[in-house]
Amino acid sequence: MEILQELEEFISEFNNNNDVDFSIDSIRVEFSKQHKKKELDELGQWKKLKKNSNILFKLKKRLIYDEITTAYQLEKHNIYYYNMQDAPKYRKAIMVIFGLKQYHQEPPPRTLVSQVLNIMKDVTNLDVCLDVPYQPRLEKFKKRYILDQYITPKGVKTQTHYINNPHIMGIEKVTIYNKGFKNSLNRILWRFEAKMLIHNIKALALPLYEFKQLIEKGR
DNA sequence: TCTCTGAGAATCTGGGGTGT
DNA sequence: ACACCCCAGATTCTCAGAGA
Repeated sequence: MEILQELEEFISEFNNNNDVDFSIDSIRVEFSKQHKKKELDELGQWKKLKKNSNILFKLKKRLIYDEITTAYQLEKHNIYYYNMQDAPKYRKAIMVIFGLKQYHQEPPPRTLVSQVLNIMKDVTNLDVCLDVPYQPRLEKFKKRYILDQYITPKGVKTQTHYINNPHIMGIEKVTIYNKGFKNSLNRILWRFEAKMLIHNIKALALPLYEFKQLIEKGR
């Protein structure tokens, strides 16, 4: 069975049984480019991002742990991969597919996402999100977790907050932000986003129930 | 036997530096 | 400003070994 379908079915089954509406927003895969580059090239044109492009800057902001060198974008889609500086140099890369769940613009085409994942044959981590029509009570989260407010490089305090260590196996961090404001949607919409690690794609397990419990603490 | 992965070598490339 | 060169950075080639 193909990977994207498998992930979606796993989540939708949980949704049906627990009366929620979790979605996948981003997918990341660490892979060896060496024997996959050729297949990836068949999907379309990968454009190298200029050293000072702001997309590259945004990508770098998202990933602190490994130093990123060059990044490539597939046509006009929110599908990128970038080379890591690990030894052996430039062999390993990270594929990032994002913006799969959004309202202000079209997500990357599903068939294309599916094709990319079939080449990857693996998923390293996922951003699973839930959008809610109310403003979460951040002060309630502050009682249980360490909540970090995101401050832009220019020093502007934003409405985005991180729970960096939510003490849930498989969840690295949770981001809470005002989606309605960020995408000028003209309605109250806040997003919870959990970065979930996948240890073994063949024995898929996601801490969705634990994530749901966390979200309910902020009502 | 076939497919996939890893390491080293060979080759290519883009952007910074230099000269006009 | 522009053309040219250089070379570290990046990619591709090739072969060998592991696993199914």
